[in-house]
Amino acid sequence: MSPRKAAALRDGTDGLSLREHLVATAGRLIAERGTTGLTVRDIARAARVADGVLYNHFEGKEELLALALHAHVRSVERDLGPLPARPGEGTVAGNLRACLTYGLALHRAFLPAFAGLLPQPEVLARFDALPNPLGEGRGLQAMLAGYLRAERDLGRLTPSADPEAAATLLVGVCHELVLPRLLRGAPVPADVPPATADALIATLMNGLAPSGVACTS
Amino acid sequence: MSPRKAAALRDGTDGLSLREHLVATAGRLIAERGTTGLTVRDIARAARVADGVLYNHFEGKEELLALALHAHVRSVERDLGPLPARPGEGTVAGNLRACLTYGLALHRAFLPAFAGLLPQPEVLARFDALPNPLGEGRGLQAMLAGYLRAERDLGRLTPSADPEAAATLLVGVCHELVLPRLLRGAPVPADVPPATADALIATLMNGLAPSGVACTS
DNA sequence: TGTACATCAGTGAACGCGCGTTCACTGATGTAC
DNA sequence: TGTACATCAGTGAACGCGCGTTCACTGATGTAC
Repeated sequence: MSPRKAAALRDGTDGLSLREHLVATAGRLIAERGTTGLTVRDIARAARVADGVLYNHFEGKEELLALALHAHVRSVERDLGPLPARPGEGTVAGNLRACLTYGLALHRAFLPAFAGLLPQPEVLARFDALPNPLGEGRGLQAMLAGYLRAERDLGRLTPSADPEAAATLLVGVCHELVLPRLLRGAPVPADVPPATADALIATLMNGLAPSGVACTS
Repeated sequence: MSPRKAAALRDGTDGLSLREHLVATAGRLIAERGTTGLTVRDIARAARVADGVLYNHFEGKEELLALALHAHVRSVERDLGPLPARPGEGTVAGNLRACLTYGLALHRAFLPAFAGLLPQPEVLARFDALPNPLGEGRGLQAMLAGYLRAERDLGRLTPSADPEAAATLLVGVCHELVLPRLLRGAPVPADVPPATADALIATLMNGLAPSGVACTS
């Protein structure tokens, strides 16, 4: 008893089940154009499959989107590779620059996907319930904090350095470089302009206080 | 020749024209619940006015929303007052803490309004075309940079301090404190936890580099 | 081996709903006589 | 002063569209005989 097969799966889409095929296609669409205005018909057409078949494999649009978002996040992570900073290697400033580029790429890919789902909190809740692939920002923050803590323990940062705070500042910059442009419909550059990156990292490394004057509170 | 008057304006709404009344009401709704899922019927009902009357005063929903967003931004600014930092007064660290609280309040009020409009870029474009009340972030960044530049010129910051970069870091933190919670449906706290604020400002003031080691690039 | 039938995932037209928008109608006000 | 009329902003039922979802039907495959 193996009944009718979807036209899309007859040719070439190797061993993927229709369910996997739909998640993969929806994930690709999210990567290409974000989630705003993404309809089930768009997904069905892109997957070359009938509109209704979705409901044989998912509770509805929200489950499919949550899974597709998950797939998108994992795919972006896979393409970018691990955080490009190894404690004790290179210079800390150089590593942080690489992290800035990395974080920008991450947010550039994630924000259009997540922001478009604000009107459907159900999708975001379902996404949160899935095994956390990186955690949308929080995960990056934790990774950065871990790296910075290791550098501090190696003595390459001042003993009073706060890895959590510094990581929050770095992740925040990534948001700030992406979100305003997204809201303005402006293109988001693929990387931070070198001069801007230099200034940000130098500020983070050297601080604002006049030399010799450490500030508390 | 002064024809029929809207029921809502007959009692008490002082001298407001219906146009102003609609903008004010829509602005209030945006403040109360953001822009996601905000319909023209919601606005008409809140303004105690017929659904269709909107089209006598505006090109359509998008013009009304752009003006309401503008009103919302101005209203938030009015309530918060000017940037709570005067060059040369108090301590720089204390002033920056106040700016952090200020920026968080700003983003807490703005992000739900702006993010919900991502599916309608036309509204955001119309908003951008209006006389800039603060500029959604960019404006705050410029204000902070101005303040920091003044402090540097007074000698209260190191001469090599980069006001633009530091301002970007501060604004970024505000994004980072608001956006992830918004995406998770979690409540956004009214202020930064004191310990977190201390750590962020200390990091910004003192930097991460081991004492005596200034970093470039 | 060949033929009739049962199964059930896939199909896509159709449904129902909510939205932005339209437009024939209402009725309070100013004007003419 | 009183009455009939013209004006036009306000009214809200109705329209049209796009969406998520449903469901009667299709047809390729496995099974029975």
